[in-house]
Amino acid sequence: MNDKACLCKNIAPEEMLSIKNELPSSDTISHLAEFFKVFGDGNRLKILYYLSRHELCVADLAALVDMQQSAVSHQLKLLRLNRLVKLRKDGTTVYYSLDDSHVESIFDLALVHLREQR
Amino acid sequence: MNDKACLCKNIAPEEMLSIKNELPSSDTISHLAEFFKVFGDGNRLKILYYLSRHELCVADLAALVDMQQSAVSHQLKLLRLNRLVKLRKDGTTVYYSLDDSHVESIFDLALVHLREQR
DNA sequence: TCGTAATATGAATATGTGTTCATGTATGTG
DNA sequence: CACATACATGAACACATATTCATATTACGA
Repeated sequence: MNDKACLCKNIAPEEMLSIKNELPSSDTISHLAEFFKVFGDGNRLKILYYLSRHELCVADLAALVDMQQSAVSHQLKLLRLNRLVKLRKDGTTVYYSLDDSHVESIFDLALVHLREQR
Repeated sequence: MNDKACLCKNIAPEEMLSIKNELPSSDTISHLAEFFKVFGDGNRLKILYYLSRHELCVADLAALVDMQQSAVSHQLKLLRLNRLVKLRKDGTTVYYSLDDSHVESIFDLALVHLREQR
């Protein structure tokens, strides 16, 4: 915006600027968006749900979510990059589990929103 | 999954089934995913931030977020469909504001996650 | 060491998403 | 009524994303 005041005159120019200046950094905003994007897919939500209930190997996850093993691996990688799940290896099998205590709180809040508004 | 037990033998078949049966309905999961998807875009996050600070008209939002009016309108429609913002008309100008008390709590939780994990 | 099992990875493809551009609609004003 | 203003909408395009398929990697056992 080119520093001109509010077009609608329902907000004081100084307030307009102060609001603009308090916008979180573009880095913070990108991180936030990336974080939420991870939750924006049903299959990933199912994976997170199952892992919130029990540590599971890739094959079992694939069976539960009804996806191919490869697809599950791809999604688990994304979840790992976002530090939402962690892994433990035992021989050739890899066990995944949740690596974030906030996941369930975030789910709960979202569910409250959905319940109240629909 | 075709009702066969866990492939990895680290989880009892009955537990496997009970976990599977307690998966939220596919409707709930779709709604959740759609909801989070809305937050998965930086421009929408900025719009939500600004609206959390002040009721604003479309033109001012466009100036603040540095988007074209048309793009802002499209995003506002999406936010409206997800009941995150509401509008108030006054002549030809349309004022938008937040329509959800949970938005800021969800932001806060996500920020906590980011702060702890990076 | 050879083969097998479990998982990971890369390329390709299909589908989804955000923006732009052009235009439509509604409201106010001379 | 003609015109301007503020916003909404539809189609098209560019780009991102999820899945699939084929193959690589890693660890184990005979």
